[in-house]
Amino acid sequence: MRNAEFDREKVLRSAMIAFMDKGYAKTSMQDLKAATGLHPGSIYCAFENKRGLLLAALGQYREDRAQEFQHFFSDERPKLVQLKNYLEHVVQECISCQAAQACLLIKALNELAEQDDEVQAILIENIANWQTSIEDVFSQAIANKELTGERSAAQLSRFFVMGIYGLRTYAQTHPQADVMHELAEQLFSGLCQE
Amino acid sequence: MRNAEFDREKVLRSAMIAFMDKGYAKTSMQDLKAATGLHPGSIYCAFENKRGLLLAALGQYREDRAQEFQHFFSDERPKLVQLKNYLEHVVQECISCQAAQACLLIKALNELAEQDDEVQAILIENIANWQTSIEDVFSQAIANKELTGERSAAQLSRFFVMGIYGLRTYAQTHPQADVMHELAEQLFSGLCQE
DNA sequence: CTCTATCTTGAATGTTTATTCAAGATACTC
DNA sequence: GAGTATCTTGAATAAACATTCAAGATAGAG
Repeated sequence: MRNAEFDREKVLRSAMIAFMDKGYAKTSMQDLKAATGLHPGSIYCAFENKRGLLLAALGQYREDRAQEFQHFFSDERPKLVQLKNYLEHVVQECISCQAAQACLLIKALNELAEQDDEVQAILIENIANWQTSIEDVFSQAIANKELTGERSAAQLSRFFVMGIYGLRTYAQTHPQADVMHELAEQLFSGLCQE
Repeated sequence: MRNAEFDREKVLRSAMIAFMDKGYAKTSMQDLKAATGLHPGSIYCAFENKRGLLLAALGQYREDRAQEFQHFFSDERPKLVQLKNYLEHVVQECISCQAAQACLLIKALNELAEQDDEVQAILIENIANWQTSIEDVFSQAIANKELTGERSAAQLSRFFVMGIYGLRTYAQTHPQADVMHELAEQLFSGLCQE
């Protein structure tokens, strides 16, 4: 007979940012209270516990990223152009190190792998889905003759994903715009020109 | 009138592994006691506190890695061969996911950046030194005409380092030997053939 | 062999943390 | 407008944690 007052999406996005900022372990319930505006009791009522909040935040992250992906690959431009723009977008995200310069999936995987099998499985599945989406784009690029098909879509997508991991980590040590753009171009030309 | 009983290097290597396994925050003093064989009091006496133990372990890590680097680049073979072997070595390390499949520097950077400026500065300096060492190797490769010099040694080393970051992270999601080797080759050919 | 400086031990300490819960507040129903 | 089901609040709880310290152990000096 009474509805919850908080906006679930906003809460989850705040939690996401908090977790990306400090990592899971170091983000205390006080931090989460400050970030989300929810008191401990509400968090436990809505998400069971801290781990549940992480899981819910991961779900929101997945949705947000899926929507972002759609935005980059739903128009009619050549697939290689879309991929290049997508890579540029990742670089931009890395450079503008506003809070979450890292990908929550990778950050969480780094921290929680070997500690929480269920979370790890979810993370790996999310990442695998992402890679499959990219593989689909490469398949279309090959079908459109934008690429020779000498390398399979699966191969190309693996390399692309690996490159993004590399870029993201590199940005943590040298977040210089020119260097990052150069690396992204080098990476992209490695996909096309051979 | 009495010498310490423990072997400092062994203790630091055990601590390294413990920190790589669980991360800094989640590695409790109990874990460190179990890993190093040292009782809390001894740890505090020798290293001041948990953070001091991390710093000491980072120092040991730096030395160990420097020695490893020397091992790969001190013979008389072509520099490109040495680089390729070095990359292969990284891949092997990733595949045999014995405890420390990650680089302590990157793992710590991921966890502690924005939380401990001093540790972050040390990590970034260590990483920068490593990259400079690789840049030197590329400089020699160019001097030896093994590479065209179309791309500068600095550029090449940045790309190489980024690639290693990418490989390491990729291994956390798909630690399959064939995929990893393929990625490493793709990466290496991107350095030479253009 | 004795003495003493130093190291080792692990239980005690105080802090931080996730979690709980009972009291209070609020919106919907009849 | 009264009643009630649900949500919110934040102080209380209990566990986990880093850190301390006094007592015990040990090796070298004399």
